[in-house]
Amino acid sequence: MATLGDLERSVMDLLWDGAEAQTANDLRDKLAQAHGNDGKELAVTTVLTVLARLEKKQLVTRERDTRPHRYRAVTSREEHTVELMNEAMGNVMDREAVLARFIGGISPVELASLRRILDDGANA
Amino acid sequence: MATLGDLERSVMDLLWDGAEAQTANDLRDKLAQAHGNDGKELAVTTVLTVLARLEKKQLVTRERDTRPHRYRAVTSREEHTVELMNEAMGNVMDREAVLARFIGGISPVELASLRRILDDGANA
DNA sequence: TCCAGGTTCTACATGGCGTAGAAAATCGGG
DNA sequence: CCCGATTTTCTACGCCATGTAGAACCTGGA
Repeated sequence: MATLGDLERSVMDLLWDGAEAQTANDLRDKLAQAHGNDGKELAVTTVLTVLARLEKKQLVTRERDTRPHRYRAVTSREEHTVELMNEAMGNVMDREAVLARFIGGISPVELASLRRILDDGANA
Repeated sequence: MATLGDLERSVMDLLWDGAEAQTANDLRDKLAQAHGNDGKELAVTTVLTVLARLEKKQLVTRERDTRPHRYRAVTSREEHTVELMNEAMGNVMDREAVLARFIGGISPVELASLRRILDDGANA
């Protein structure tokens, strides 16, 4: 459902990493300074368009009462990631097999985390 | 990297569920019969185009020496799913938090599987 | 040699995304 | 209350992925 383009992704990253609620101008400035962009400024309308689209995708909300509208991500980056993962698993019959392979591919450190999480869940 | 359209997805499903290697005609027939399609036949060239695109995406290979080329999926559906999941996790800092949430969302049955898988790994 | 089936080429419509100007709405100061 | 400045909305265009398929090309057998 939620496939993000490059710019959309960048905006989401800023919303996830930055302050709780940010204006389009804030975001435009940060986009200009961000990594590969060598300071190229986008038009504010561009950012606003992207934000509108993200809102339509229900990834972003805005406060409409304050004058420069303030935008924020609806879910955390982690939550969103989990949604993507579940979406990926969606139409698979053998979920167990997927889990097995998935686990087989993660690092020992994460494996340890996983065990801990599972154990905590058992005790709770 | 690998976003699939509806038809591409359907073709992959047939390759994953059906015989090891299938021809474009096989696939066209099966697509016609599949679920919602109410028997609407696609042109074979359509299927061939899709297969060519899937090949370019390295999701499909074909035997070029046999006359009706025979197509097959490069990876299993499970493997592909895992790749998608890892791709989703890719740019996340706090992978552990993602894992925690992910686990929090799966069914008790799958949780049990997960424990078993982890334990087996420990013993191996 | 010629055909039928198979493959490749080329093409077009649709829709998402990056991008932004033009126009409309609104806010703060005079 | 009016105006310029700021902000938001509308509209638009180019590009690329995808669904769709005809036209042209190729090849083995009759």
